[in-house]
Amino acid sequence: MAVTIKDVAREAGVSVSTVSKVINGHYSISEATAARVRETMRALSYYPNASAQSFARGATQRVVLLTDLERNIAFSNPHMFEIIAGVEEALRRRGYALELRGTDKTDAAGAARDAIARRSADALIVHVSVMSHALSALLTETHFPHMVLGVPGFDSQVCWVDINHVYSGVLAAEHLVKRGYRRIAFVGGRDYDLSSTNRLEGVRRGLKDLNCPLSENMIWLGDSTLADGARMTVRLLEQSPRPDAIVCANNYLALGCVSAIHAAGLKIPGDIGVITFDDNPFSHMTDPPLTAVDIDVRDMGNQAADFLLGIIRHPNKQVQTYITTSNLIERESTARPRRRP
Amino acid sequence: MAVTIKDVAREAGVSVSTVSKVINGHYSISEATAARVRETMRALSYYPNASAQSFARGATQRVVLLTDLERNIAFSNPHMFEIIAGVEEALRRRGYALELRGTDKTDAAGAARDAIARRSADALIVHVSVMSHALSALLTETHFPHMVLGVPGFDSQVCWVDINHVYSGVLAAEHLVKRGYRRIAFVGGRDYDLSSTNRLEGVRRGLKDLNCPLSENMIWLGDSTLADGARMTVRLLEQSPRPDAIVCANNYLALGCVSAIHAAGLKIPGDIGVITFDDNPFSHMTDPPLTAVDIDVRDMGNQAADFLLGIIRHPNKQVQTYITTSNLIERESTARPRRRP
DNA sequence: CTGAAAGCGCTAACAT
DNA sequence: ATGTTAGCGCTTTCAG
Repeated sequence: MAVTIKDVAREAGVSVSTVSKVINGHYSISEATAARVRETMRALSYYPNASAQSFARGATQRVVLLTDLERNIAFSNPHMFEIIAGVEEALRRRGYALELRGTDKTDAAGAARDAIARRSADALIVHVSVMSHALSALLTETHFPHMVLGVPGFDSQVCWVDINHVYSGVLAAEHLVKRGYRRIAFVGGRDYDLSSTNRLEGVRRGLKDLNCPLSENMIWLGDSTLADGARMTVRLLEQSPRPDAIVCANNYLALGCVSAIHAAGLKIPGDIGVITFDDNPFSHMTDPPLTAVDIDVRDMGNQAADFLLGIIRHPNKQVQTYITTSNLIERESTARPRRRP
Repeated sequence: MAVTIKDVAREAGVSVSTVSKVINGHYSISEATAARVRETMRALSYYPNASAQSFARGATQRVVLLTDLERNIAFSNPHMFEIIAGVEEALRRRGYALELRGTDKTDAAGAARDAIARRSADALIVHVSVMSHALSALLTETHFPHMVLGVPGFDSQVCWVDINHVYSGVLAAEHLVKRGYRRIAFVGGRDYDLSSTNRLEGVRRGLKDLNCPLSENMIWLGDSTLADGARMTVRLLEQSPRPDAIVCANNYLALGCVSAIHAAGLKIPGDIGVITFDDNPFSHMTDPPLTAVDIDVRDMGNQAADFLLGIIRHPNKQVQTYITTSNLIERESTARPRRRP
């Protein structure tokens, strides 16, 4: 058998409760005995049994994260994993562990109910991709500590964190105008792609506030693929006057956009500026490297975890919240405005 | 307080051990009482306390996965997360949970020792990125059930699974030759990029076996970026005779390669064929879509988990193993061989 | 500041 | 086929 708290107690000549208090840093133990006990623990290579601690404490020091882990998800949505990595990082820093649990939208509520009822975690993190009315109801009714990653697409009382894509769009607009671009165009995803839609909304709003409104014929929406990005860019370049800058809703579109511009024999940023969102996966690999409004998703994960730990400690503080941490990474693709005619 | 096994026992008019046996599907319980107990559990909304079960059983039904979760890892290495998703999937199917724990190479051995000593998991999965001699020694000395994802870069007795990149290279070579390509070139990553190096080795071997050896001046290595992919392709196209097919070690290189071919005014696959590895993230988004030797990393995760569960059950069966599941996804980029002169 | 002792909820020998 | 019961290793009152 492994060495237990009893062995340590006997060896150190104290009671098990004293050892326990030393383990948990209880104030009432004198430094002298604490030191002796610690020494004994080291000498015996004692490590508290995690299951026994969870059981006795009635707390697991663990949070379960529910999300869609369907095939190819890591390639289609690396964002989500970067958030998860951020969550894990912040959790670990405070002594909590992260359990990853894949589910689909229909099973998520059941999985959550199970985790709550069985007390397999002290809190739940739910990715919007598996959020449902049933799950929302469960979380609010049980008052179980939770955090939803992304805003639920429906009315709900759950706690959530999200990225302010609209604000990111504003940042992009402001940057372009500041650099002297005036005839700005937008190449985006379909209207069900909320990040694209919100980014467009932000660009629109930002430009309007700077008295440089985005004209509707400068907006093209399509699939988020290289091919569609190129196709839409070709259309834009045919217009006259031609746009002097293009905002691409994501990296895929941006890549198609850049290649179409090159194919047309135009120079970036001399003839036309290009800006995109997310500094991944290849905004920095193109020629020239692209200016990007970066979304710090890792930070979003950190924040989500920190909020959650706060809720665990103060269960009444159920806050609904919204965070944003986009910031501009300026590169060559918007470095020089075209000279005005 | 929540409802416990005692409540169920009392309500169903049986002993707690009977309820326990029903929970665990013990054979000795008659179907009649089992049904009655199950009914009572449902009526009382009883769910066994997970911590208590872990504690009493002395098993957690959980495995800890140790890996590097540094910033931007999800973007730079989506592969790893796809494997993790595969691991989780297989684990969950057998009633096991996955705990994700980030660490760096120097801390990994400590984290592992901690998990083992505290019994916070029944097994350990370690990603090669954090593998060290110390960790290797720990795993072999403790005989703790484990599985390393990827082959350790040094001599070691640990269990590991990996992808057969060499075989993938052979597949690529065979496909190209079958399609009539003869002057085959390779565009790869630096020599420390093991997947690229192994793929090259496979291509070399495959071509040799088909009496169509890869000539050394047809091999270019560089950074795995669009820019370097394009640069190396330009060099290849300058050679005479020009290659009639190019094998790209990864998607980034392939994308640069494709754009360089287009820029040179050549047609794919008419003038030159292109094949790459991994069907992600954009081999299918290019024009034309690329033939790819796909590495089923999700499946690798599945296998790793299944092996591990086998080891948990039969701790003496410590097998070292190697798996491969690459298969060809044929698309337009290798559809038509250039006519021989 | 330290110790005694009562659980935490469940499992698994063992007895019947 | 079912019940009795002794733990599992730790935390946490409560006494002293």
